[in-house]
Amino acid sequence: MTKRQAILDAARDLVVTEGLQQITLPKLFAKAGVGSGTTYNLFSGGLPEILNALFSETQELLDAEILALPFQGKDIKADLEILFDGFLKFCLSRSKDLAVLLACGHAPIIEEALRKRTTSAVRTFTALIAGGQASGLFRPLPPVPSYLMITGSLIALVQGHHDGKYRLTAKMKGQAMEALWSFLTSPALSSRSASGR
Amino acid sequence: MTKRQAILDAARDLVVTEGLQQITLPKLFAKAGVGSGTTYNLFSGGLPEILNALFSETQELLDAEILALPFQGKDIKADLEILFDGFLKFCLSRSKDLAVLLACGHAPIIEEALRKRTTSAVRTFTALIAGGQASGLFRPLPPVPSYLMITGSLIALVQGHHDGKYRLTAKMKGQAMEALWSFLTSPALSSRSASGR
Amino acid sequence: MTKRQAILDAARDLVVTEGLQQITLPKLFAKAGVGSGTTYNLFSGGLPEILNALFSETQELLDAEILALPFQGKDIKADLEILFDGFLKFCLSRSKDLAVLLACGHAPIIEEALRKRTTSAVRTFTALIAGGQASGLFRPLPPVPSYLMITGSLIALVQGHHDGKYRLTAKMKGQAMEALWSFLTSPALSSRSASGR
Amino acid sequence: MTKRQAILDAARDLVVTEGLQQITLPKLFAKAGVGSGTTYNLFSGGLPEILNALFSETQELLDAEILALPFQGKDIKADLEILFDGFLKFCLSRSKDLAVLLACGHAPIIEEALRKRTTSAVRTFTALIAGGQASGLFRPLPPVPSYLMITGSLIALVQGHHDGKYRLTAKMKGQAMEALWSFLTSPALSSRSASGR
DNA sequence: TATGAATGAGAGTTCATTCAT
DNA sequence: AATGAATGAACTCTCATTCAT
Repeated sequence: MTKRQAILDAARDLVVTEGLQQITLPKLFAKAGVGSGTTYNLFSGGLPEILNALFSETQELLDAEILALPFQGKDIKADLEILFDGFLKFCLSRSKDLAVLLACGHAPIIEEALRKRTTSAVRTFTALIAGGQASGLFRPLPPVPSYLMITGSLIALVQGHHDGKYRLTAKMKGQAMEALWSFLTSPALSSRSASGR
Repeated sequence: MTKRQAILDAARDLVVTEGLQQITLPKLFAKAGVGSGTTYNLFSGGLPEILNALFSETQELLDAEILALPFQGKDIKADLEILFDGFLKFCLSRSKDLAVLLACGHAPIIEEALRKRTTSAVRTFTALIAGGQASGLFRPLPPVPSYLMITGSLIALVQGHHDGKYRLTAKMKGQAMEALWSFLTSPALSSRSASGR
Repeated sequence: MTKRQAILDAARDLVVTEGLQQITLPKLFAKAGVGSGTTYNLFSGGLPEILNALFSETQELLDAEILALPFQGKDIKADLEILFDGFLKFCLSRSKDLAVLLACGHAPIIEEALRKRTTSAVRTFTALIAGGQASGLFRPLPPVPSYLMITGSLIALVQGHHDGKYRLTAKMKGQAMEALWSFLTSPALSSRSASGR
Repeated sequence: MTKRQAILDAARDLVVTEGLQQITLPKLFAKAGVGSGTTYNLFSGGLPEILNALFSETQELLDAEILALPFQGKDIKADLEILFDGFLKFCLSRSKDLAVLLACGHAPIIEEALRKRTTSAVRTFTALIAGGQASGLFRPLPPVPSYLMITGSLIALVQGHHDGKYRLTAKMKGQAMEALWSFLTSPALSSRSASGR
């Protein structure tokens, strides 16, 4: 493993175990097994650069996972379920990475451009929603708030699971998916869709 | 204004403007117009105690606002709309307080017992949801994940607004409310309710 | 008890329990049950003035005890034994006061004039020794080093007792007195005196 | 010279010039010509660790000097004179080190185990005294109080000199040695020994 | 007279950062 | 490329001291 990766891994662990606030370079050096000088050779910007690199890398990880999902492009509901499922899978299997995304997502130490950039994952989400609206299937709540509310609720769902408030079972996941589908679809069609299944 | 309040106000401002990470006592003294020693007379635990007090105070503010809402206790949908509306009003009108709740809600500097305590606001939310399920009106997604997803999506909605991604209009609010209602209600009834309006 | 005395008593206790270095005014206020303002009303010079007053008071205590001893003025040996005995009694019965004298005796916080002043106790000691030398009974080691060595050894004797290195019994005291008598008397006479008993 | 030694030297100077109480790290940094961080790299325990190290080092210095004395092992009086002489020489030539030993010997900042440990110097002293008693030459005052009284008086002798109360001449030294010899020897033998010279 | 809230100077300590090795 | 000893700025915290009550 490269020193660079050792540093990023240590940073990720520290974000998870100690929180963004408590990270200091000495802790990082110790955890990464790397000298302080080396760190500055690799990340001349110090801690901010390290955390930005970590955040960016993690964003890309999520992006890659969302892009790799086997969307069909025909049935919106099926595609949405694939997306929700993929997103949940990422959140559940890569809890450290999720913690990084959440901790850094509103932290001033991360450059705003990075925090607010429109990733492929975001595009995928909003495109699907926009598609649903274009076909008249979805209620006309604009795509961006729609996307934010959906992901906000999914993340909250996972956090409750991670916080030990409940176990996120397959059944609960199914119910949540259905609820979100109802959230998205326009009322009239929603009943049709429900009856049509 | 008491010194104590001046310190908490300054802390709130700093959480908003600089973020939890960047708060230091010197900044706090300067902003509060208070000597360093005074801070320790009032908050012997230093910064952690100040932030815990701020968080607790803010929790209670939200609590009071939710408790003061004019629930009817008859029509669940009406009560939920009162609740959603009250929650959104708090989030929008007291954006600093919301920022405090969000920033501190997952920060290790805040005692876990405080962060995870079940406030009246939480109880109100979950009681309403549980009531809807008991009457068979709501889908059987358990109250806790249900509550978390709802509030997660509402907060995300407000954050999008604060981040300047869109303007949260009354119309958008109405649409979001409808969507969340659909999220909650069981599919068959949902269509009935919708048609009944 | 007056506030002034409460402060001095607390200071004495702190010298004993914490050592001169660790005394701070907050500790003193707490132990004396006195407000900080009161302390400055009584001792405008702060801690130094308090400690100087304590040291001076303690010196005077020893002085009074030494002055009150029932010297006969005839038999030097008898008088010396009274003196040694009185000094040891003071050291043993008033261990806190002894601790104060020892701790402050070389501390720069005590004014040099006070630390080095010639007290009645000193005068009594040196006068006795000078008398012994004048009569040819004592060896010609000058009175001041003689006095310092004698008291140095007596204090060391008591400290060993207080430190738990041994129990200072009456017998040990008698042996030490005899040894110090031999220390003082000129060799030839010493043997005579010993045989003359 | 190493940074570590520079710090210890500065600490020694400060003990002498300002007294144990007045030492602060800023003074130490300035005098040692060392950055504040360096101090904590070398002595992570801060001032207490520095002073403990200084005290320990100084104890060892005295120990080494006492151990190096050319004892014959035959004539107790000769050996004692070598010891007294060596001890006085140390006290006089290394007055800073003596000041450190005296200042730290009863200071709570120094770990008790260190202050009270039985050094080679102590063992040498008590062994000589015990030897004298075993041969019946010395009076039966136990070795520990005997040792404490002897060293107590020697230190007092030197302190009087350092305090400017008198000049410790060779003659005075000789007289003090004789007096201490009388202090130690049992009365009958003392006269013999004295006449036998 | 007695108080203790308020103060800011200054102590101890940690940190990000540099640079000779 | 990798290191960690050295640094001093900046932080947390405590203290002596004041002064309105």
